[in-house]
Amino acid sequence: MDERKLKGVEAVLEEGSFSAAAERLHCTQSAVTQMMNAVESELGVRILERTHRGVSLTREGRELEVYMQNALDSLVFLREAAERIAKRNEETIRVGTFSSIAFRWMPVIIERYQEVAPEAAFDIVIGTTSLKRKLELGEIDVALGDERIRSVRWTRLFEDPYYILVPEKLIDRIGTPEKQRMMHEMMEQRKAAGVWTPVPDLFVTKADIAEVPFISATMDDFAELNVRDVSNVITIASDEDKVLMSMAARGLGVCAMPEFNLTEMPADLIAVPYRPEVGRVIGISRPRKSRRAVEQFVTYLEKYYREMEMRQREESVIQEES
Amino acid sequence: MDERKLKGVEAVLEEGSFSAAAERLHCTQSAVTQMMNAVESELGVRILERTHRGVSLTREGRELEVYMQNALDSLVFLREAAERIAKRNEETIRVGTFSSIAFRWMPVIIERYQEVAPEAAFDIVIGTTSLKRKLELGEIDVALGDERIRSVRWTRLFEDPYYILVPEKLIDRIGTPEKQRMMHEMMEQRKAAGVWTPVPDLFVTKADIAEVPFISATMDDFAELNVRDVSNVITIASDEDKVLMSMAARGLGVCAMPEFNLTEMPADLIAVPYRPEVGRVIGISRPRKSRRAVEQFVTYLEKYYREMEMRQREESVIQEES
DNA sequence: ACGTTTTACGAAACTCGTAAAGATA
DNA sequence: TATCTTTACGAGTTTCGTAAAACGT
Repeated sequence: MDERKLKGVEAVLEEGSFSAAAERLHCTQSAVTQMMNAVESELGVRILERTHRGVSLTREGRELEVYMQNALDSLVFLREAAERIAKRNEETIRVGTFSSIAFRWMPVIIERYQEVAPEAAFDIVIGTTSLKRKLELGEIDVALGDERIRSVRWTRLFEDPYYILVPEKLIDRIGTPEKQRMMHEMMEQRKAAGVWTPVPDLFVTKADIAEVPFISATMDDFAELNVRDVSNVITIASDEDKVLMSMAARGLGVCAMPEFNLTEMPADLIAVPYRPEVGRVIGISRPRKSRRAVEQFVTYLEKYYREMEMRQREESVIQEES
Repeated sequence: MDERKLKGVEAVLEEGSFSAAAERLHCTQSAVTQMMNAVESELGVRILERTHRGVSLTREGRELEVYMQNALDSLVFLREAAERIAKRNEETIRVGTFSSIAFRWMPVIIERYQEVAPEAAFDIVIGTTSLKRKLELGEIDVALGDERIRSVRWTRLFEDPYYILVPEKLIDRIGTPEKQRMMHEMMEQRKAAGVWTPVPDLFVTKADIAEVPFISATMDDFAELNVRDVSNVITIASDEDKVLMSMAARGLGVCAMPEFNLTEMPADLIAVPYRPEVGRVIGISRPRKSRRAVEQFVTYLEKYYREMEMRQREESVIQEES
């Protein structure tokens, strides 16, 4: 006995005839006859009294009516609950990303995206190198991070330039006296205003920081590519950049950090751009084929960052002109 | 979603594996796999987490578990209720019979039969000539009455001899003075003792009652066959023999009544055997094929009345010998 | 290698539409 | 006759068993 048959009985009783029920059920009247015969055969009881002027319940049918109604209701409840869950799953985007992105970026992204797609829900999975495998196993819908997690389909979002984080104690051991002056000035400003404003023409190079210890996290691709040959490297077994920052703030050394991660930089550190400019590329990896909700989310992010980059370019043009 | 599938899910969860569930469900493990796939496909949600060491519910499965349990329960309730009703119907014997038999005989029969088959239930349908049609339409299982309702299969039970019911007022206009004396004597006894005991050698013939009015019901086969040519017939449009008896008791005439119907005869009437002996044959009509319960009932009645007739025959032999 | 699940495939059963037949006012 | 239900039949679908393959320890 399934929902279809019970709905059939319900339709027959409410319409009062097989032909009217057939119309309601969008099938032939013959199918209704056969369905009702099947129901009675399955129950082993004749429940319908067929007359020329309509169909009514037999005594046995009346006795079973409440049981049939209950069964129909519970089957509908089950189906509707499953539909809700399926819809929810359909609209839940499982995002795999680094912990820093998860904490600093995802809340903003989700808040913004809710305005566009209010029904969207997110599952955030934290990971580093495991994300690529999870993506391929279908455990997450998209991976959000740098090129290390690049997989089948890659959508570039923006480039995140690296900065060197310098504690006050080490300023005088970095770069030229002119640079040291500008860094001290920047540090004064930071301590006074709490904010951190970039200074034009201030940057550091590999040579500038060669004399101070470099604090590097394991799996840090900036260190891999840019300072692997410096002598004085302190390697910290942590992916958590706050750990690196507090190490640097204590004056143990300098560290590199993408601009993106600077929002919670301690007040006793300044961030100086690194030259030649190098940045990690932030983008989205996803399988060749994704659900509608996932595609929509990726498209939104792509558009959002394209527009942001254009705004920044316009601003820099204006700055250069002034 | 039907009971089979929900039972399958239940078995899988309780056994913790597809193969163990297959064993419990008496089917192949392949069938279980396919059934579970069908369930998940129908729900649109993956509810089972299959691992090498067993099967468990996914988060979605846990959310749906209570709905599935409810649906399964309500389907089981429906099926069991239907089974109870089917069994009850299977053991309900629909007996069609005359009102007099229904009131006088059926209660005794049912009471006796319950001792043999306690599960037996009866539906009594009152009718006269309509019983034959009802039997042929399957509305009743057996018809119990005289030969007028004889149909496909007829089982004779016993012969019910006719008596002539005589009120005190008319005794002196019936038969010979000797018979009149015996009738007066019988009437005294009846008035005194309340009971009515037969008197040997007392009977009446057609000629004996020719001088008094004969009260006949419509459809009365005794009247049809035996006194249709007497001049003074009062026809009463009633099948209810109590009506006839009270008419006779008031002295309007005599009437004929099968012995079987005499149990509630008014105290101011006596019943005198009619000669030549004539009686209606009481038996059972039923279709060529009946349910087990019906056959059992008919067999019981047949046996019961065969034994009763044998007892009566033995008694009459003893009486003759004494 | 072993135990478990999945897949391919074919036979049997089920479902339903078409069309004809039955039944009833 | 007109309307409603039942029945016969055939095409499409579902179900399930056999057997082989895939998968994880």
